[in-house]
Amino acid sequence: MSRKYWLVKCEYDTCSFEELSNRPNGIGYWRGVRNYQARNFIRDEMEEGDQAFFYQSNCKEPGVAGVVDIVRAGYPDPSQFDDAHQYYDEKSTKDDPRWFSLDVQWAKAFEPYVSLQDMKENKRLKDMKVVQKGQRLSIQPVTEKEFDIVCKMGGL
DNA sequence: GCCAACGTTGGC
DNA sequence: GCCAACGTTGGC
Repeated sequence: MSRKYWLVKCEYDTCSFEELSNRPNGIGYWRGVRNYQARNFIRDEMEEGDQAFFYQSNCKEPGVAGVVDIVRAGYPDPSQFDDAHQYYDEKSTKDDPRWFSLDVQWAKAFEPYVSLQDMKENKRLKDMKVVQKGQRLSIQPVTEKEFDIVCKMGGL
């Protein structure tokens, strides 16, 4: 079992990388992923010990701010059972949960920040999912090679 | 704020 | 099971 690599997206306004670093132990919880492809990655493939890029979307300069460790993955997303929650799913049951969550821990910040534009301009990253047009998936697998390249761009 | 790309829903 | 309509994502 070798370590896997991911890219996890978050809207900048909801959870910036800086905000994550200020939390107790730098731990953040992913809730509300309601896409089946992303769900399958979280439930079936993501494991404790994997690493991920923390990608910020919906902001002036979208891109990767740094690296997080996956500290827990593939457990049922609590928000689906809470009928007061915006992510409540009435069709999901505790015996057969439909949606899953992951927890991440702040690991290392990039310096410099690696913007989407930077990644698009790097020919060696042309097959990376996040640079493809129309790619909206919030949880994406990243190859080891892509992980190394982007880490170098981010000064690690 | 616009709009292209994509996923989901639901009628048939 | 097709596909049009609709909703959402997310870069620009």
